[in-house]
Amino acid sequence: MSKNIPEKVSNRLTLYHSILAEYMEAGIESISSPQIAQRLGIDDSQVRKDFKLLNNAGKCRVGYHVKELKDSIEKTLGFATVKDAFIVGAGHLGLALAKYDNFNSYGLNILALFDNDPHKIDIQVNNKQIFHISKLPNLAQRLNVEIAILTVPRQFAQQVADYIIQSSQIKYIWNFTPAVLKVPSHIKVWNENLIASFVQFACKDFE
Amino acid sequence: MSKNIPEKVSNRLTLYHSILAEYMEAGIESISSPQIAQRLGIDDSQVRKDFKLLNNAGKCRVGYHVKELKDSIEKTLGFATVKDAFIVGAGHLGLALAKYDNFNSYGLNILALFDNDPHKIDIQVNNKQIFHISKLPNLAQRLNVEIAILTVPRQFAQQVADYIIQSSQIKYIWNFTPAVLKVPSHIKVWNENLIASFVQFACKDFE
DNA sequence: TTTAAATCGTGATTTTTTTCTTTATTTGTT
DNA sequence: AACAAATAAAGAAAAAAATCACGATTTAAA
Repeated sequence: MSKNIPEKVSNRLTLYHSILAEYMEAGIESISSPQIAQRLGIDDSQVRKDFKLLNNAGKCRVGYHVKELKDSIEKTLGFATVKDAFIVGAGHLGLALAKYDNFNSYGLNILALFDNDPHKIDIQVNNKQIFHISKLPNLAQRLNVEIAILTVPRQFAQQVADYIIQSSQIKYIWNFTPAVLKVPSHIKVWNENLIASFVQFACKDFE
Repeated sequence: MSKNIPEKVSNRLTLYHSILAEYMEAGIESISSPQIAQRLGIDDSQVRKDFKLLNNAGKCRVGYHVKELKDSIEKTLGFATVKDAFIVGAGHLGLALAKYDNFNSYGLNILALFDNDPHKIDIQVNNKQIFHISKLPNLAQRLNVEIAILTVPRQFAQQVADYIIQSSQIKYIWNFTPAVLKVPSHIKVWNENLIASFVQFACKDFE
């Protein structure tokens, strides 16, 4: 399963995965830890330690087998387990995510979008329909969806979160709004904090 | 300055900041470390340690002064220092970011967008104009812009990065594409890896 | 005034993460 | 066949981060 992988490691694993996908496309069969390390600006023993977590052995003087490693990462991170989700908020960000086909290859399957703007209802985005938010509880139940991706404007974030929590079986909220949501303890929230991200970027690299 | 703040700490600081902004709006003047800790599901001594880094003293039995703390975080994270940026790629994600007014209060000022689609040229988004990508080098120089926010489709990411690096003075790339960019060492890249983020969410909380 | 509860501050401890060092293996070259 | 170079593996050491624990302080209530 995908347990016991620390956050930092899984973050690096996705970066390795991206590089491996590139090597695959280029038809290269082996890759060494220093190659990867250099590309990401990290220590090569770090890379090997991470691979060891995957129980993936390399070969001295040659490196690791690209395809094996890639498969191994996909298995460890659970890319094969499909998780269905709804996007709540069909603004630009919601639409961008709905069109982001990559999600599918990583196990995230977006089924539909929700909004309260009557003009947006029934529009199709990348084969996914936009419904009125009031349809969410029913649809979540019928389709057994537990993940909501919240992309509404900040000022409505708490209110919408409250609504979907109390009226449906949503258990996981991937929060793209800058609001820090107040939720009961059985609801898991993951904050995709773009501000935090930028600040880290800024703090880390500017002087 | 914003130096010496570890990534994890600055990430938490932005979350504290969000909560503090909420308290300010509600007219509440004090906040305690257990209150914040509970909201974020972390340890309260962690919160106090972070505040100590800001040289911000609290008061026993009362807590911290909301406004002071908020100002202190803003100062530490450099929200007052305006950093100009261009968005490269005027798709949904680029437009979403262009409309994300919050950036401004955190010191990120988006001046314009760039794309190669003739249909998009000269459109105004949130008072920012979309230019043809070929105009970027000249404008970057004239406006002294060093940050590019890359929101083009994955397959063009490297090519566009190469172009802006060799033809302009862009030094920092905030990379929203899933590609791991190959760049010279004087260019700093920050990967906003939504896949990684989702995987962390998924690994952390599902079982 | 005393007591109890809440909270800060901080040093100690533990855990986690990263880096360093050494050894062993493989491959290509002389 | 011997040697050199590249690389993995694994343990040791160091650094960083999180948690624990407890004394000190403040406030409110008894």
